[in-house]
Amino acid sequence: MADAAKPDLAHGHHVQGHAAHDHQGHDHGGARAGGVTLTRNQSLVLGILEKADAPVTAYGILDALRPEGIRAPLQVYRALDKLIELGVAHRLESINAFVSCQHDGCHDVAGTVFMLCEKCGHAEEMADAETSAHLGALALMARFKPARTTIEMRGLCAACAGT
Amino acid sequence: MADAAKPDLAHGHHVQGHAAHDHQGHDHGGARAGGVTLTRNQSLVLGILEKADAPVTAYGILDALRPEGIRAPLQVYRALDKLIELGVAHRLESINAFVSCQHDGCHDVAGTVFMLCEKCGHAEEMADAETSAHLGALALMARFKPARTTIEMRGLCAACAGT
DNA sequence: CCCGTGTATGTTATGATATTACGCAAGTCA
DNA sequence: TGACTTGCGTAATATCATAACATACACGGG
Ligand SMILES: [Zn+2]
Ligand SMILES: [Zn+2]
Ligand SMILES: [Zn+2]
Ligand SMILES: [Zn+2]
Repeated sequence: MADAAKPDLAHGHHVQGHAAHDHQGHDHGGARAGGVTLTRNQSLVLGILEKADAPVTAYGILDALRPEGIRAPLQVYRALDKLIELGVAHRLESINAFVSCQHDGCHDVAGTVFMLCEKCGHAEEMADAETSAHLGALALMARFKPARTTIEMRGLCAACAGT
Repeated sequence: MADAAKPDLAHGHHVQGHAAHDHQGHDHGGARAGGVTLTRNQSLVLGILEKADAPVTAYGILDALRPEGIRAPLQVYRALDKLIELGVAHRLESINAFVSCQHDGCHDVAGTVFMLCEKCGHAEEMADAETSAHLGALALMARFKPARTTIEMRGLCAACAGT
């Protein structure tokens, strides 16, 4: 109880939802506005990612959300799966961590390039249509049908490289 | 004893070794020929990767090498680290697995693209200088100094897509 | 020859990341 | 109503990776 009117944390997240299946279970009263309204868990997880200034691991998210009642890894992983499917979060394969999308929701995920600083932990997300096109051509030549593409560069960011 | 002349397993792996530090500990009698001669563990691990037709996990390697006396994950991970450093093996970040290099040892690792079939498990390695150049330009614009670059596409290979 | 240094090894224990299996609750729709 | 879908909660387990410590061998200088 005390769920319909609880102004302290206001999980009012909603996204544009290119995968708009519409019905998505009980929504705990979030304000739906054209896009998909996130559930409480999804909104909590996205909130952590958005206010972090670096990628966060699933267990990092879990620890951050224990005060909110999140207790098991699965609750985090399930929310992450959904957020990634919606394009509002990304998984960084090379460091087993997650970030919120820095753009307006990545729908063409194939051209998303991440630059991960190994010193300060900063993750910069960029879209590069040309790289995307080249990889697409490469796949076409190999008759490969790509579903998900990961491009991650690890090194030093501008600040840490001192340039 | 019986170390200098032991023809039964003949771990005669040797690579071109762009990181030629020369002296690299006791080599169990491998035939060094200009490049770096691998140690027994390194040679065993590389052997598993080379004869596999798909990426292998570290624990898969471990299981495969138990008959040869390998017992602990660390023995495998250490060998893998060295093989990757030498450019004769690669780590596939998105599936936590390893493959032997399909080229003649990747020295410019930045342009290596992997196409991973999610149905049959096949991993195809390609070098794409153009993609590499684009990513390099992108990094330059962002003043980012890349150390390692991962490019992995997951989807369906030509055979599995039925094209 | 002895010894310091670098590299590889072997073993145990632990940490970090991710999934399976089960049951339940709530909304949608015929 | 009843089948179906989606999400939630919990416990247990699976999978992936590293820390810490001790030992062994090659090399080269003193
Ligand atoms: Zn994005
Ligand atoms: Zn940095
Ligand atoms: Zn290669
Ligand atoms: Zn296939």
